[in-house]
Amino acid sequence: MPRILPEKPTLDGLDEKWSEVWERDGTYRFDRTKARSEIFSIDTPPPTVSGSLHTGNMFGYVQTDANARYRRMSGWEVFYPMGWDDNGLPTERRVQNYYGVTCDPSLPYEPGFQPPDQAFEPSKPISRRNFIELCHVLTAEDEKLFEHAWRTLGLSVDWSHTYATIDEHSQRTSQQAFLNNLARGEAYSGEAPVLWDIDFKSAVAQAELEDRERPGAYHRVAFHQSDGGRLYIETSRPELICSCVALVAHPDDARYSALFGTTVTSPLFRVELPIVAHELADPEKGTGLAMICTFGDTTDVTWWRELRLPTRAVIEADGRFQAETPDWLLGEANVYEEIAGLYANQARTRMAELLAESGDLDGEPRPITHLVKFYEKGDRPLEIITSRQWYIRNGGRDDDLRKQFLNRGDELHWVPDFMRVRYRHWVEGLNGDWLISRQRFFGVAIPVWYPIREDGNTDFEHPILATSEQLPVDPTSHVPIGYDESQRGQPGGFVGDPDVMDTWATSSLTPQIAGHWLDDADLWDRVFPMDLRPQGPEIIRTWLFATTVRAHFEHGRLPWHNATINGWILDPDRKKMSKSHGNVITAQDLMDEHGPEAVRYWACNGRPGADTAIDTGVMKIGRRLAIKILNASKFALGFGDDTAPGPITEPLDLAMLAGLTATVTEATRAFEEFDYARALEVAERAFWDWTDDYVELVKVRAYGELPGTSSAHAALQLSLSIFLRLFAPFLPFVTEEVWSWWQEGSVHRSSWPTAAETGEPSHGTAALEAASQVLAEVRRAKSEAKVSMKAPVSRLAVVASSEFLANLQLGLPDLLSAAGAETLQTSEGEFAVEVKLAS
RNA sequence: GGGCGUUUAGCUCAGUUGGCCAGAGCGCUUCCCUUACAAGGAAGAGGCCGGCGGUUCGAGUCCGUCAACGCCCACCA
Repeated sequence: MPRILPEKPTLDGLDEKWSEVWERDGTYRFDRTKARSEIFSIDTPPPTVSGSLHTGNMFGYVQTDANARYRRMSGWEVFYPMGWDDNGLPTERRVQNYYGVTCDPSLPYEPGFQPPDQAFEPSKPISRRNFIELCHVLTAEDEKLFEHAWRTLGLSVDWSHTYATIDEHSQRTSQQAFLNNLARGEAYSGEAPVLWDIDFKSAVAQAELEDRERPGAYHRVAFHQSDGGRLYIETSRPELICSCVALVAHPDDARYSALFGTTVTSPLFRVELPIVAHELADPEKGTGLAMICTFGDTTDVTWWRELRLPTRAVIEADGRFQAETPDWLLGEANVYEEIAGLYANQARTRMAELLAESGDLDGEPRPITHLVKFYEKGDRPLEIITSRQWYIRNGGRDDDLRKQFLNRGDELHWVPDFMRVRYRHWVEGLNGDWLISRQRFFGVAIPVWYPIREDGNTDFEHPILATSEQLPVDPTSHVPIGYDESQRGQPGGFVGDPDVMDTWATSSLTPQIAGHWLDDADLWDRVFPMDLRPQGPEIIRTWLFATTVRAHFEHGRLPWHNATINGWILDPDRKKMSKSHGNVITAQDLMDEHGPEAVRYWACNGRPGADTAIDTGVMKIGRRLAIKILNASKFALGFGDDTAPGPITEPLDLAMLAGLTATVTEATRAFEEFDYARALEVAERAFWDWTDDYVELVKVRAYGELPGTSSAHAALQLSLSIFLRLFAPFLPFVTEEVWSWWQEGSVHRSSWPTAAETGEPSHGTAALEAASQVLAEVRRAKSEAKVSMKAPVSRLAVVASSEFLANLQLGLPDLLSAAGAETLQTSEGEFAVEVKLAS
């Protein structure tokens, strides 16, 4: 093949040029005729599509791509699909802001509704169906942008295998898996107190919680005994006194033990309340006596459940105190009216005032800072509200099942290994089953209906299940078999479950979705269980664990063999990047400024699992490396069109190749352990040594001015070929560009270099090392004399061991030519180099 | 309150089973327009390897302890 070397090689435009070629040639297309034993399958994280690609997101994907490219080159057929996680709240919120709309399920569908060019101001309520249509429109646009960004970055994804967690196939998979869970008793519904976001008006799961520090205040409040005595409690939520069902103290607390079984009345409301004992009551906290409300926090739920207390809920789904005075407060009118309709924080202020007026508040509220539970995407503290929800068992209330999931975590190969601890701690700390239902719109529907009894009440205990043939199904618009639409909502008819599933309930099935578990058994058998799950550390508790749960139930095994967990991305000041800090740098910004290969280089310099700061300095080094590859390649290939290079015979050439053998062995070993960073490091170090020393030493010979020219040409070509392949996983564009100058096909489908290519390793590297060491001394002398590196040397003398001198002789002509010396004087002794410069 | 991780040159980081007289790049200083590369090259100056205490012939590497930073978890009345 004729070589076409550019006059002035450049990185500009390589990303566009080669991503088009790769798409055209199907370079990364998965060959599904391969056997399972030849396939390496990757359960790629489907990123949340949200407008712009977060740098932290991109970081892990590049690392995975390097691993994927290595596997592909070392002979595996890589199954590397890509998904988009587009269902769920992030999309709904983005649609609300982007178009200025809100979803009001009570509105009728408006056919032909067009998304506005500018967001409505104020926001426009639209029907559920219109809202969902907008979600589809916007996610489709976002997904195009994301695909473009990934292609620019050079991910070797097979773009013919993509999915979205809201597409029909994903919905069908998700609903079928749910129905299977239900049939086996792994999913169930029930009415219980749940953590509730009052803005999204939806239940949230334990995995979606985060604690935030909030200012609060302890109010010391008096409850009244029948003999006129007062018992004080301290509470940060005095507004919940109206929902109080008991006071509680520790069973061993001598201050209160005599009072167990007696009653008090609440301040203002004068509701009679028992004093009960429970070991969760902490004598150290406050007065040692606490009020139990339904529900102020999760401890209240525990007390309520274990002590079988009544339910006196007052906060509604929108976070306001209910408008009607609750019946247990009737008879003490007026007080409740003061807080009816208020939000919790408003009611708190009002209650404090009222308690102060009545004399039930002892002293001023004492300001504190405490941790409050929030939905991770929410803005206001969670409330606890009783409602009917769907759950999947996860071991949170079943020790035997918990143990099974702990064992699954132990089975998995974690990279880095310490990440397994996070999984273990999460599973050990679960305190309830996985709540999967959400009172939202843009998600996979829960595929059940409920019969309505003749008395008009809904029978939640006997759901009507969708059949497999009906899937995907939307119970709010589709009709169960045996019914017709006219029976919807009628006595004797049915009603569809209005809820959707949590996004994790679907994204926990990415192996099943990408591998087409339901509709392509042939593919499924070739890719499952997946070989690799790469992901971020923050979603071990959600995505990784949930996926383990689903595969354990459905297939009785782990969904993958290996999990690689990438580190956090910190901003240049080593702070975690987040929108609230306003320090987010998008991946596109970085690629525009530094080029995709520089960004890739930086990402691959981050060790597996190590937190890494954004460092444009490292990106600049990556860019310099890419340019160096171009220029060095131009030199190495600039000697005619040797299609069949001659034998490599010269000692220096053989020594260089022996060194490369060690490099290849080390890089391969590192990649086998998913340590892309180590592989890059060893390749890079070898490459710079090669350009600085070996190439300088053989330059004159390569030009044909010394014997052994064809050996030099052959060695340059072979070593260049190996370097290109070593760098291909990291710098896919520049390596492909150079490969195209002189090779057929793609470097990314060439084979990973092996020690066998560099011949017998017995030559050793000593000849090259000796020559390099002396050359370094010559350079030092010239540098200190402040003369050009080309300045001639009038006398070059080396004192060294006989072994060293013998090795030096092997590369003598090359050394003299590179040093600019005529002859070499040698003698045995302590190592020393004498360099005299001419004139 | 518990757990995990990190702490090595001004900066970003390597340092694999203990042998180092401690490495790289950036930055800094000096020099070199050299026919692969001036968006380059050569050389140089920078560190009691977070503190303290152990084990050992020998510790950046192992053990204990403390501190700072980051993350995760916790029943936050």
